[in-house]
Amino acid sequence: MELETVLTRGVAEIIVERELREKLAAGKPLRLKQGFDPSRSQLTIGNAVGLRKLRQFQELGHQVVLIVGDWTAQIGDPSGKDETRPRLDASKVKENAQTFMEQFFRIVDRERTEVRWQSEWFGDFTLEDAFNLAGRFTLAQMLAHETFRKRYEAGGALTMLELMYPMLQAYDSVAINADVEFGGMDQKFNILAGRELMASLGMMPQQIVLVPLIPGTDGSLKMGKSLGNSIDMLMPPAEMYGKVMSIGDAVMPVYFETLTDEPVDEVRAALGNDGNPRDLKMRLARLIVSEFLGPDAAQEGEAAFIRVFQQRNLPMEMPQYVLSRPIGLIDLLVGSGLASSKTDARRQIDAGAVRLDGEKVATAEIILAGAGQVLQVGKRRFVRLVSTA
RNA sequence: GGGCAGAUGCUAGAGCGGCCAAUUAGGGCGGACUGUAACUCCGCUGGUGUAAUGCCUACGCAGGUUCGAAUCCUGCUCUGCCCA
Repeated sequence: MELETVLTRGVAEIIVERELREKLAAGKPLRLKQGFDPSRSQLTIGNAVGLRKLRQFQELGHQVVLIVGDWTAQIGDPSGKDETRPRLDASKVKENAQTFMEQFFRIVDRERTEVRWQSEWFGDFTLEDAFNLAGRFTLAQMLAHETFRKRYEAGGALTMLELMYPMLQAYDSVAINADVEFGGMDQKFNILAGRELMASLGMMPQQIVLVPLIPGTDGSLKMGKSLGNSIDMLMPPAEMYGKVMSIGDAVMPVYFETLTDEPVDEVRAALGNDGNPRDLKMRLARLIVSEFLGPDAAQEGEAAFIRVFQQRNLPMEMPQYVLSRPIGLIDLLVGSGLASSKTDARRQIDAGAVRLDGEKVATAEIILAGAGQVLQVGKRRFVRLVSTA
């Protein structure tokens, strides 16, 4: 991909663009910093926007330095609504990091990535070191951060610890001597803190590449795991395909721009034509599933989608639930996970959401023995009943 | 250290002795419509169940007053504001 495209497509903001261009023009491989918080390990395709950008820079010959934020994870990123979290134990952090990297390296080139843990430098940080760090920031600087300021002005709790978050993240850049830090727009403040700290220490301040936050499946501004509107990077093909199909038409261009290499002009033109936006969305779904799960998965996902939602047939594959003896419908719904409680199961039945072999169930008073019947809640949750006998 | 205010369900936020499992909005789930889109409309949204104006649990925590408390009192914890 051309440098010009790399610097513009799917990029929200570059700070400072002129300086970054100069660094790139110098021809030396740059150290591209990307941090992650091991308190979460499931990545969404929203996270992938930044990862794809990293890969594009790698293709231009640069080196990624991945920071495992095992110290900042204990604070919780104030950019979201997160509150201070309990310390994660070391084994959990390790496990999360492993899961994270498994996904990370689906996109980013492992050969051009160096993995560093914060504990390498914070592990033997002294109080004096902490003073030296904290002394380089002012309260006014911290209150410039919108989430800090809003909480402060609204009279909410804001601990000194939370103010440490940007400082630690900033120090990471010093520790690894970063040339460029990557992140989503919500990371702007934290990453800028890195620039300020580096300058304050007489280092060349890092450049910043910010990628846009893509909207969630509900059309809201931000896709987030905790917002329940995310498409996860690791997901069964049919589910991922279906999730992409459920996004609003209006957000399609953003998805095309940030998650595919399709010419954006062409996409916009196609949207403007009379053609069915659904077909364009199917193309998007194919590309996205293919990117994360491979071309075969994309085919599989599309086939399942057509079968279940366009032809209204049963899915080819569905979870099985084994019945060892006849069981009442209510218990079955709960046992198979289709309902969260017996009360919930009754509600679903009352709402007309429960179907057995396609027939709407009108009463809870049914005993099932399970000979290949299909139980369904809503449009998309199916379970095939199987008996042991 | 002193004074004042506050802590309610996923979130925001009403309620201020019985009519409260708790108004409303958002979110979530479901239904109708559809392109599993958006918009719109409707229902549900603690658990259990001899299904009944039943029982249990819940309004920061622990006690108390009362026939009866999310609502009143006391102590504690946490948070904010003001004074030092």
